[in-house]
Amino acid sequence: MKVRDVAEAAGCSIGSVYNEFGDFDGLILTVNRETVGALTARLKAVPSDDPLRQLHGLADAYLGFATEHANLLRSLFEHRMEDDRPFPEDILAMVMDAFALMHAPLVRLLPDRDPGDVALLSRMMFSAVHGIISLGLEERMVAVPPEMLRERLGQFVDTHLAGLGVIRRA
Amino acid sequence: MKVRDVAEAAGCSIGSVYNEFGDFDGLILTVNRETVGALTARLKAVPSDDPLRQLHGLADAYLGFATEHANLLRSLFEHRMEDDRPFPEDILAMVMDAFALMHAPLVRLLPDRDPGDVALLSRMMFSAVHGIISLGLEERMVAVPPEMLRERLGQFVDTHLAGLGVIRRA
DNA sequence: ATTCTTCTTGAGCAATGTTCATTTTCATAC
DNA sequence: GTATGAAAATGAACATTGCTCAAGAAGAAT
Repeated sequence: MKVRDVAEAAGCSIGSVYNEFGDFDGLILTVNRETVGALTARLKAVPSDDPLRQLHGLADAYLGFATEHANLLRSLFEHRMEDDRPFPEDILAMVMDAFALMHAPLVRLLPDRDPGDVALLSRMMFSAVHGIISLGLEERMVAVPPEMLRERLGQFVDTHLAGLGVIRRA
Repeated sequence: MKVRDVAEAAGCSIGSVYNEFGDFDGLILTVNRETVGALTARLKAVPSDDPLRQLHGLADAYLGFATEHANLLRSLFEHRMEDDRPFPEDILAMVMDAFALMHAPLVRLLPDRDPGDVALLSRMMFSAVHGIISLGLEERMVAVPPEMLRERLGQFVDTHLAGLGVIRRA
């Protein structure tokens, strides 16, 4: 993404882009907000009646979104602000909202465990799934090939839930 | 990293940097080669007598390296080549060498499973650990806080191995 | 000493984020 | 309808940075 390209696409001058977004970071962050919104909408569409099916559905939805919008997700997770400016509060809040969708079913599956513990477990699980998907779609390094990603991701969730004692080993 | 800074640090001209490394990508890749080498050395230092302890040791070593050299690892995993040039074969081979260290103990722990299956399992596990660590050290988004990373990473490995039926649930 | 090869240099180019004085637009007042 | 002032839009110009290449320096061979 280049400021000049944005200006041309919008049919305005370079200066107007800066009036609207402040600087390049502002431009990126605007895109990232959009990305989190779209991702959240997609995750919210996953049925929440059965927590186990929901977890699988969420992982699958995340994979789908990552597949279709690899660049957007990379921007969201890899973009670094200039001058060590802090990451914007509002985007963080939006991400937490999306994350709550993944946290809830795990809470239902582990009702007896310490809530703080489950919070960390769900963060671990999200980070793990994110790593598997992002490396897998990268298609380089030691990753799971994309064509197997969907099936393997389901297995991974099952294996981990089995390790947590939520379900039996297949 | 800037070409001009490298030239100054090396006490030579800008042109000489280009003679030596070709272009900016070449510069980055040289650093990345160094990074993989250092990481491999560190992983090789993990005792391999007990596969279970080895897996924990490898995860811990990876965390240690990532903590001390966060920027180098980011460069290795996030750098994109210009013009969609292919990722260099030799670096890929180096990474595979490092990865073999993580693959071996899992093979020992799962002697009866299909080797191709175990290969994918170890790739999954590496990607998961990588995701947990890289997001965790990022300290933004939905990540595991760095101060808990070490302990939680150990738990994660145990949980996953339990799910695979290698060890019992704690 | 001469010639040829190889290496080194850094001025200059191109791309791109950024600024800001100037111009244009537009609402309000009379 | 004109004047006035605020607000917005503009794009020329600047700074940074990756990159090129003609010219020069250094070295090898005869």
